[in-house]
Amino acid sequence: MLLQKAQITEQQLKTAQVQVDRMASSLEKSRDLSRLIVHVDMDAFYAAVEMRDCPELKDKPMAVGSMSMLFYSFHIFVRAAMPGFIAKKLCPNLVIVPVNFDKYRAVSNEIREIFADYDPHFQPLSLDEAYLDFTDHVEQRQHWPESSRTHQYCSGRLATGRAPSYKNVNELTEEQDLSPVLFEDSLSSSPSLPGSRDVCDAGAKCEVFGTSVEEAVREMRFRIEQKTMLTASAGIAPNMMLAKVCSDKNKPNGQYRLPSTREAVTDFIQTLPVRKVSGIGKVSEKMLNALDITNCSHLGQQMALLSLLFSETSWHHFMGISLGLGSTHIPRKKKHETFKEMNKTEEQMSLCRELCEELAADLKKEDLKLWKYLPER
DNA sequence: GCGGATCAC
DNA sequence: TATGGTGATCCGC
Repeated sequence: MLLQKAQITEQQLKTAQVQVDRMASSLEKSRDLSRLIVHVDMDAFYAAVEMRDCPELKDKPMAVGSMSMLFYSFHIFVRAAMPGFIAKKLCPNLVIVPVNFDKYRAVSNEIREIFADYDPHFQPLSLDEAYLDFTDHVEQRQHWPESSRTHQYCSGRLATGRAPSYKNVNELTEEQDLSPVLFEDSLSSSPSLPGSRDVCDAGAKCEVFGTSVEEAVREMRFRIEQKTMLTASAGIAPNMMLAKVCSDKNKPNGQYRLPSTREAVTDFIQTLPVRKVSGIGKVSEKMLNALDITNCSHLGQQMALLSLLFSETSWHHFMGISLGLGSTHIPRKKKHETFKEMNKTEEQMSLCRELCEELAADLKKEDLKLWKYLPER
């Protein structure tokens, strides 16, 4: 690529620059700042779940995974995607907790129920993160009475139940009795806001949330923490690309809002390292670094060059990033995904498929794959 | 259309 | 002892 670069003439660069500028201004016209996109991400999900269910782990260096592969770790020398046996050499005291996907899935279903209250069409990316469109919720929320924005501290959880032991962590429905203070400021996010009340509903402690997006997102994170005893971080921005970057900004247990103005977006992009953008991985980063591009302002400055060196889809992608553009509407879930979220088991789903295939055969329309549409019927 | 590379979790 | 499993997209052939 550097050889190719050396052969590019001034003239080529100039004509490329004209094309790039024309494209940039046409993209600029299509910029949509009207949406409120939120990216939510649970903090160190697997490790946090295991620590919640086994508080003795809290004081020990721990990781989740196996001797072959670690998924999450809090340890300073030990990182996710590191083989466990190497981690053990670096940190002999490391406790490696085996993964328990069924449990993470169960917790995931709990948080998704909350997501659905803010955006029924939210898009899960994995068990612990999702994109939500808060635009409609925030608009409706303006007319909501305070009572609809009031949520209780789930103190009952702390008072009842018995101490979990390491052996019963598989019993998902069991009440836990220990508070999971995984992060210093975990439970002190906002003890008494102006207007918040100490009591409601038979003396239970409550918190009242405002009508802004920030307050709505804070409320959602509060509800997640009360329901699961786990914390989440969130990013609020006018599109998905930016929201994802923002959710990382105040992690753990925090949120960051990028205001919906062109100026705020372009300022934000200037100092953003290219590697932070979803879709730019190890290899792309290296290639860009070789062209002296490390952050997104360089990306914009070198766009003419990039348009000559990379494929069309690649440099169009870079172009979008350098202007702070991204998807402003979250793709609707496919019908069969909605069905899965209704907690249907695989057996139930395959039974439905069979039934549909029979039906389709009857109709002589086998190729329609009707099972996809079954949830509605 | 398919396999390899890249990327994400 | 030992370095994952899966799905998506893009690209070149």
